[in-house]
Amino acid sequence: MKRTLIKHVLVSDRIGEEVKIAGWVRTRRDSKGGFSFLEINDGSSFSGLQVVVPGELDNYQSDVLRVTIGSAVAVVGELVESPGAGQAVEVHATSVFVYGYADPDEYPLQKKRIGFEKLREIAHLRPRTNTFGAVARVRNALAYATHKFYQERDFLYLHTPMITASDAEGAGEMFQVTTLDMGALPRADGEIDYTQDFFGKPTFLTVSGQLEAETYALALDRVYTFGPTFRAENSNTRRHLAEFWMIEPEMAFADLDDNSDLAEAYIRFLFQYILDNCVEDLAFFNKWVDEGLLERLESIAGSDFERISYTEAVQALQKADVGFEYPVDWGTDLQSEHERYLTEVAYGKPLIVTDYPADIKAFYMRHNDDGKTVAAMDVLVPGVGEIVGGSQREERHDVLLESIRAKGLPEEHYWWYLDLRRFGTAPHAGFGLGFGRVVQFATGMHNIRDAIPFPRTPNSAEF
RNA sequence: UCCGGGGUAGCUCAAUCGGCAGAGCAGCGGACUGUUAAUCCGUUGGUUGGGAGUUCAAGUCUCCCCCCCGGAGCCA
Repeated sequence: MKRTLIKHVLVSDRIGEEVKIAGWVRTRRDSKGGFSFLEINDGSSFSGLQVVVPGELDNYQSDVLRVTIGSAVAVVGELVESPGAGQAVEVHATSVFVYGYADPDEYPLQKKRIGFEKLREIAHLRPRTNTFGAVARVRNALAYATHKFYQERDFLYLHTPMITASDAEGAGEMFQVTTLDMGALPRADGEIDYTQDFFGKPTFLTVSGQLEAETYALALDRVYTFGPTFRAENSNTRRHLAEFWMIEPEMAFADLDDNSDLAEAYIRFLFQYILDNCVEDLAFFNKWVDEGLLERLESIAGSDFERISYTEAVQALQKADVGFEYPVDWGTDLQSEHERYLTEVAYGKPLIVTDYPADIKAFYMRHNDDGKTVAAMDVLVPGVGEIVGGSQREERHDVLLESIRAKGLPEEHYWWYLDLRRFGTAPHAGFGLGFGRVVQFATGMHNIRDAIPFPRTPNSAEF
């Protein structure tokens, strides 16, 4: 008999019909009156299915009464309306097959709530909990919505390399990739001889696919990347991972306003999508994890983002009657506390801050006519802070070259990037969005380590 | 990396001034029951993160180390 996912059973009108389901047991409750209740979840939906197992089954004593939380079972039975209060339908089993038991002395999950920190130590089992099942489904929905959003707008999904010899930002610690024997590094003139390394030169895990994405945007007009990126920073916060997924759209013939429009439309689309498609999971998060979640998601999906310039932001902060730990001066970067004040207190909604001082931003950002600022934009959201960083790119060859030199970057690494400005250059713009931070915001999960299946952080690469 | 808070039973936590290491849940045994975080009775379960020191006596005080969490920096 063909198996049906529980999510489909729950919304079917197959009362009175025979169904087959399979999944993992959440609880078993026995009635000495001669039968047992099994709560079964297969991950297809937040809700599981209650199965009533009659004591008359051949393997009731031998198998069913041995079933405990975590066991994997298949059940065949009749779908009926449930007389109980907790569910609309249930299955009256005519057979129960146990694929695998889970020794309750050893199995670490229980009905009782377990702390997220403990669950990180058993990341291979935590998807079987309500919370992490829901996180996985919402994360999946956000990934699907991402592709849907860009595909519907004629963006081309681009695969950029994970191993790279260039440093996109000109800053930030990178993981080195090498096949050299670390215990016996080849040397030439006292330096490590990278001509003997796999690629013949030092290579690293990418921190961004942006520079490569620009090459395709300047040929195919609109592209986006969606893949893993890596930072070897010793960051120990609830918002940082050493390995995280990033989405980077890049558009040709576009300026900073087009960029802001895209970022706003994308973020609102994401949240509207999960509000429409993850109702049960979001209701769970709203009740148990973050009480204002639904209201916040609806508010962001439904309201226009505020847009201010960096200069205006600095003025607003200087006027604010708040004792900041860090002073606010034009020319220094906004601190976390400043960003939080702007998006959470001053405006109370997502905020796009544009036109930052050139000195504190990356070399590839387009210089404004004022000679001091660049066409950069950050999107700030309440609770998470900076969720998007982007810019219009410098398309003028001489200005870009000057910028590379001014930042002291190795010019020779950027020959192909500069070529884009020598041959058929065109204005273009794009941004990067940290996918984990979106999942964090969308679920209300406090720590980004709980928004990705297997988090990589300093000192932690288990599983 | 810096600052702060932590690490005690499988899990969540308590332990007063340094004085016999405890509870709830889970597990196990039993009772009861269309149950649904079931309930009731009983019961098993400890290298108090690791090491050194002070003391008659250390979960508790001192030092070193490891790990976790929060905030900051860096950033997405």
